[in-house]
Amino acid sequence: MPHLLIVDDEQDMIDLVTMYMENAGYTVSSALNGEEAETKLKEDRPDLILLDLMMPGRDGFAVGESIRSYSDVPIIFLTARGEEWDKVRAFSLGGDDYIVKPFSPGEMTARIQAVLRRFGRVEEKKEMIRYQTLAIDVHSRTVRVEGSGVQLTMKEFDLLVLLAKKRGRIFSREELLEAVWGAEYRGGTRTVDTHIKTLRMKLKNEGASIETVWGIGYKFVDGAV
Amino acid sequence: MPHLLIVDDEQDMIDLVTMYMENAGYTVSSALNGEEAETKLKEDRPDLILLDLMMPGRDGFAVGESIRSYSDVPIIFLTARGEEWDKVRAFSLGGDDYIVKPFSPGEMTARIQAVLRRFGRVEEKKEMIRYQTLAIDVHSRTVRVEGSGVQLTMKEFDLLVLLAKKRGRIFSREELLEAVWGAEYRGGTRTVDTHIKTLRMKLKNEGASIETVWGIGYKFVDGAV
DNA sequence: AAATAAGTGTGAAAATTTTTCAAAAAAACG
DNA sequence: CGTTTTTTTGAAAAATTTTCACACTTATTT
Repeated sequence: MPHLLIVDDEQDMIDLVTMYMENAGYTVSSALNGEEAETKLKEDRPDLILLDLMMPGRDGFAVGESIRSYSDVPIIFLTARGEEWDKVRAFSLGGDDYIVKPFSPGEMTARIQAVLRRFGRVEEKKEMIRYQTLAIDVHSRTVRVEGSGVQLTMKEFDLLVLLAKKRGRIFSREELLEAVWGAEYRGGTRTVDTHIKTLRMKLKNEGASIETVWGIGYKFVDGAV
Repeated sequence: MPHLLIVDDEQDMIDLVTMYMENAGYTVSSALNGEEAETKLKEDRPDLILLDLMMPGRDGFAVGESIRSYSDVPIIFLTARGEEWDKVRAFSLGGDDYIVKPFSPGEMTARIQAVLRRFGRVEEKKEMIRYQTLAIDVHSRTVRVEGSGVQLTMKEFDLLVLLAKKRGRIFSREELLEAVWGAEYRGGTRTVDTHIKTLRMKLKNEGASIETVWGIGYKFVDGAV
């Protein structure tokens, strides 16, 4: 899970952003000024820095320049509209980013994720598969449809993930059996049908996303809807 | 190959963008207003939506919000400079994008590619066969005519692919039977005729592309003629 | 040019195949 | 053991494929 360092001279802002970010699943350090920021950078080795531009003493831009001289940790500047716009923009060309206050939690996490991805620092914290109201968390093996959790058995879950991961691809029953049940399975292919049936039923409206390809097998519908 | 949905109240703009995009190798549906857009979204399952911001009735932003409530299809807003800038920006944080009119074909295709890549919609090696408004995805076994999906049975699909892959080549009924039905088929050749009939019907206007070669068999018209 | 023969289009029904569904049996798990 | 999950099974339902009869078109022969 990525770790963030928040640098701002206002404790209130730090608290707010910390709350936002911990809620989004990040761990957070903070610093009230440039010196403390550089110390924490060395100690906590954050994956990304959120750096306020307007600070007494060395301003955010100076701190950023200093950090850049020895570290390539990505920086997102927090700035009020109209503040030192050009300098931030110039800096951001290096691959960093900036967020204009006031900002929403959603905006902030989106920007952070984008920057982390760009910097290759995000070791996919969650492997999620989404389609309409269907959300599959591959690692925790949980599924939600229309916001509410759905209880799937192991075979059902594996089947769903296999199909949903490769939308549009058609799987024959034999392929599904080999992938989910294993090569040494020796039973009828009708077993697949039964599991598809229960899956469709449990997925309620989204069950229609699993389509029968007549004479061939099954597929999870392609397309963005 | 990705499929696009263009939403704009001006037919001229739709025609222009359609020409651009078909030239770039995309297939295109269009809608003149929000309602039509959402219908087409469900029917044609585009990979990306190009959505004009300035429309009478529900404006593009409202349409986008509505779509976002149930679909995560990427949206690119088309906007004139100065129009509702902030709203578009806010929306774009979700991973969508916007293009400011007037735009060049190059800019538009670049943006589309970027968004599709970001959304992981840039498919791996899709084998597509195209002819006029007919688009065949060989692997997912889906067919579109004039932008809307067409449901084919297995034999119909195999027949179509065989013919369309070798445009201009004439296949006898015996050849078609052997290739699609298999060598061990023992039935009348009139079966082919029946399937050709349903194919032509399902392909609507493009059905005329399958021509009868009197006394010999069938062929898919050659584009060069 | 008319008559004839052969080939093709079409709609409906029959035959066939495949899938779905529900319920029971078997297996796995604690 | 009792419970949950998985598999098997057979009949119903759905979809596809094939056949067939007749109308129509094209080519050939008279």
